[in-house]
Amino acid sequence: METVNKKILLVEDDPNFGVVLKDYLGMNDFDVTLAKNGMEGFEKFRKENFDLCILDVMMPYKDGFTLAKEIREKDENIPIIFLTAKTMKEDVLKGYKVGADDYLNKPFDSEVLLFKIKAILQRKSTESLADSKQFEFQIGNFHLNSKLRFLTYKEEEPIKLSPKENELLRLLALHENDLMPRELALTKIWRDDNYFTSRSMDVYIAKLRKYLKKDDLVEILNIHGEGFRLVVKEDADR
Amino acid sequence: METVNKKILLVEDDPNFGVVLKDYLGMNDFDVTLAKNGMEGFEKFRKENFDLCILDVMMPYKDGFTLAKEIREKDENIPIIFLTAKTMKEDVLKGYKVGADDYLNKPFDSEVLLFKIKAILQRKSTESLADSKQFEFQIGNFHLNSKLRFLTYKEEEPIKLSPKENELLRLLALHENDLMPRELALTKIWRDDNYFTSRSMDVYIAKLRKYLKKDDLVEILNIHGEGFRLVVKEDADR
DNA sequence: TAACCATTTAACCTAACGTTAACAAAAATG
DNA sequence: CATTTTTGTTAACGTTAGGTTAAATGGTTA
Repeated sequence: METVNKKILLVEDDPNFGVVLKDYLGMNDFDVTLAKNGMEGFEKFRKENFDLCILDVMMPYKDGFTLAKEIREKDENIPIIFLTAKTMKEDVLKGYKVGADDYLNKPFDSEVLLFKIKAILQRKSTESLADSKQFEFQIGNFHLNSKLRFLTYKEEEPIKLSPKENELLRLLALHENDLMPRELALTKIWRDDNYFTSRSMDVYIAKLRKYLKKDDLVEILNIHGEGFRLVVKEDADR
Repeated sequence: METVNKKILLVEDDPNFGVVLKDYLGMNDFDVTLAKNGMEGFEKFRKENFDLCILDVMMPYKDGFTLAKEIREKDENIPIIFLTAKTMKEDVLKGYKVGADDYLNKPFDSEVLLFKIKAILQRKSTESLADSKQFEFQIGNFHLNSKLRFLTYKEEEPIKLSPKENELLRLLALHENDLMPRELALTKIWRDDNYFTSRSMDVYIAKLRKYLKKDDLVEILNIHGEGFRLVVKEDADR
C-alpha cells in the first residue's frame, strides 16, 4: 500500500543533537524538518502541514512553550512533544496548559521517543475519526448553533452556552442516539482523563440536562461505565 | 471509569529477574502472572485470558519458541515478545516464524520494554476495531444491541443490561443453537477460570433466563459439564 | 480593586454492579 | 440408591460510578 511518511517539525537549538535526532527519526520513516529556534520553527510551521511537533523547551529568543502557544492558535489538534532538561513541576504544568501530548526529559532514550511518537500519532488518527466540522444541530425541538454557542428552544430566546457546555453538547449531538464514550469527551474537551475532570464532566452533564428538560423528546442517558447517550425520541406528530 | 488492567503472562526461568520484572510491570498497571518454565507457562495460559505474553527464549525443558508455538495454536493473535540473550540470526528468524511481535536482547532497558508493550497493545487494539465484530443480534423476538447494552422485546421498552449480562448474552448469541463452552465464557468475560467465577457466571445465566422468559421460542439450556446453549426455536407462523 | 463568569473541587448521596454465601435441585457416579 | 458434583436461584454485601449542590478558584473586565 502507498503510505506517505508522517511529517515532523523538530525545533532544537543544539545543532549537533538536532541533526542526530533528525537522522534517527529519518531512518525510522519520518520526514523531519529541523528548525534551530522558535522563530524559525514557527515560520516553517506556517509553510507546511505537519503531523507532529517536537519542541525543545529551552531555546534562545523564543522558548518552546511560547512557540507551542502560537502553534496551537493555528492548529489546536496537532500533537506536541516537549523536550526538557528539567523536571520542574511548574514547567510540566505550563506544558499541559498549552496542550502538551507528552514530555521527555533529556537525556532520553531515542527508542522511547520513537514509541511515544508512534503511540501519539496512532491515538490521534483514531480520535480524528470523531472529528467533524459540523457546528449546527437540530436536537428535537432545540437548535444548537455551536459556533455562536447558542441553544434555542422553538422560538424562544436563545440560551447562551459556556464553552464547555457547548463542546460537550456538540460532542453528544455528533453521536446522537449512539454512545458517546466518557473517555472521548474527557480527552477531547478536557484533554485529560482523571478523577477530577471526570467529576467536572458530570457537573456539565447535569447542566445540559437542566437545559434540555424543556423538551420531553430529548434526554441524556448514562451507560454505566461507558459514557452517555443523547436520545432524541421520534416526534409522535410526524 | 472502569478500566481493567491488561494481563501479561511472563515466562522466565530466572526467579530473581522474573520477580523484578513482574514487580516493575505491576507498578506500571499491568497484571502480571509469572511462570517459571514453559510447562507452567502453558498451563497458566490455558486458564486465563492474557493480553500479551513475554517469553524468555532460553529455558529448561521447554524453550520459548516451543511454548510460543503452542500458544499460537490456541490463540493466533496474542502478541508475543521474546527475551533473548543472544542476537543470533537463526534465533531471530525462528522467532518470526512463530509470529513474534518483538524482540529484546538481554540486558535491556526496562522503560524500552514498557514502551514496546504499550505500542504493541495499542496497535492490536486498533487493529481489532477493524475486524467487524457483531454487536447486534435478533434472538427470537428479542433484539440485542450489544453496544448500547439494550435487550428489546418486540416493541416494548428496552431492558438495560449490565456489562456482564451483555457480554454473556452476546457470547451465547454468537453460538446460537450451538454449544457455548463454560470455559470460553469464563476466560473471555471473567478472564479467569476458577470456582468463584464459575458460580458468578451461573448467577448471570439465571438473570438472562429471567429476561428471556418473555419469549417461548428462546431458552438457555445447560449441557452438563460442558456449557450452555442458546436455543431459538423456529416460529411456527413462518 | 471589586464584580463577574466559567470552571473546578468538595462533599454527600444514590444507583448500579459484581461477588459471594447459602441453600435447593438436578445430574452423574459407582 | 447413596454420594458427589454440577447447576439454579435468591439475597446480602462491598465497591465503584454517577448525580447534585454548593463553595472555592482563577481569570477577565469594569
